[in-house]
Amino acid sequence: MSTECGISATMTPAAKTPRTERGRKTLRSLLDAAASEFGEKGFNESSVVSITQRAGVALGSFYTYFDSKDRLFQALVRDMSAQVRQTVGPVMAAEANRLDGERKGLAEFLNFVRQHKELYRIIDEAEFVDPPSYRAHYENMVAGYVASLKDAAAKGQVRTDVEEVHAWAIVGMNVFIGLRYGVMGEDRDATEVADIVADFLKNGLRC
Amino acid sequence: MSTECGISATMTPAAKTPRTERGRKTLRSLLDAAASEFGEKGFNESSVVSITQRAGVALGSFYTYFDSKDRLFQALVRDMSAQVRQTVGPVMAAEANRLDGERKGLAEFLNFVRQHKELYRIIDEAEFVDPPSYRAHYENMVAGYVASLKDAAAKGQVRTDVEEVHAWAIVGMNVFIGLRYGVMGEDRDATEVADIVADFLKNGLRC
DNA sequence: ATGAAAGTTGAACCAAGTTTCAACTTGAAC
DNA sequence: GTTCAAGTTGAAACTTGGTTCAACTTTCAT
Repeated sequence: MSTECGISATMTPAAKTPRTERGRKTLRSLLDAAASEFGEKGFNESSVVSITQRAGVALGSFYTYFDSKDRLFQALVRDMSAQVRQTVGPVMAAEANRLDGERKGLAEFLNFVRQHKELYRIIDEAEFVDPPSYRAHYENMVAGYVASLKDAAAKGQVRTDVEEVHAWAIVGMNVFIGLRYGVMGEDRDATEVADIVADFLKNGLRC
Repeated sequence: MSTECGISATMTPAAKTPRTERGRKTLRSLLDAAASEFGEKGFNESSVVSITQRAGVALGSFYTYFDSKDRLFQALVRDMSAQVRQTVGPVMAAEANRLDGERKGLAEFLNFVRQHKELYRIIDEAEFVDPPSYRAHYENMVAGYVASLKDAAAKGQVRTDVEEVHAWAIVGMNVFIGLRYGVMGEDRDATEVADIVADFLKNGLRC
């Protein structure tokens, strides 16, 4: 799997690659403007005209880089999905203990979300605009969890019967914690929240 | 709080109440057709024309009952949100032990989702089409959890430090379990999944 | 029966926004 | 300093689909 950063690095380019520096700048402006616009208004309410205006670029230029509004959205989803993985992944992996990794990872994720409030709206809306990318986003995440949990189980750090069901549960947990304490409000300290969740994850509800 | 079943029972009617039996039938057809259409295609791709066709009703009749496509969607979200609560709530409440309630409730929820695949797309899209209803849907759910968890804590059934953070985590867990094992695929037995999750919820990841 | 209120109908109107295109710039290679 | 590919421009063509409306039908209380 390609884990490159840049704009393309995916099977179907979605965006036409620019050949010069000037072109690269324009494409970047377009993507940034799109992230804000889609994040604020959602897909329908966002217009190509408005996006090009934000980007300070002529309407026609848009079609130099994207075949359609849909394709732009697609490019954006893949971009953000990769960004999350690249930000949180390393932080988690740095811890020797899986449970510590979870705690540190969630704290990092919360901070990321707070700096990128548009993330949720864009990923969520992909369910309609680009279903394959939507599924892929979560399935990739879950696959990663299953692997690392099995690994931790082998090391005796967590229960031995962990499986896919647990992974989906944990991902759901993190997503909703991010929604509430990242997007909806920042009324709680990120590390404090991460501590509570990590403890809950370890010990469950039992008294 | 009004917990009536019917079509209205909410502050802003969203749908104009019909005065005759004939009218009630038409409104019902419209709502059912809309649920399928929105569930299959999402809000943008759905058209009022197509919905009225499914419902076997003339285009103009639509505007007898709804002021706009948005209002129809709003009515639908509230309708489905209430349906979930009325289906799962009683099942959970029937159990004496909170953890058993959780297990039974999740199983029931999974079955509901399997019979109403459109639920997720409609609720999720409310984030864009009708944000207040979206927030309300989850905040109501969480508020319910906080109350019943505190209650269970008082009875010594769960840890005493439960709070909002735990409630959001649990709701997220359930939502994602429903997404994967209700909507995406039915490749696992609903009760089996509910058992695994309930056990996880009780004991956490610890060995 | 009869008249008024409720409900139905679909062609036509209209706004919004996506996409196309042919003329125009830019900048770097030779 | 010429050339040419890459990039830019925005007016206009084109689509789509939500909403309106005035004529028509059904229902039901009196």
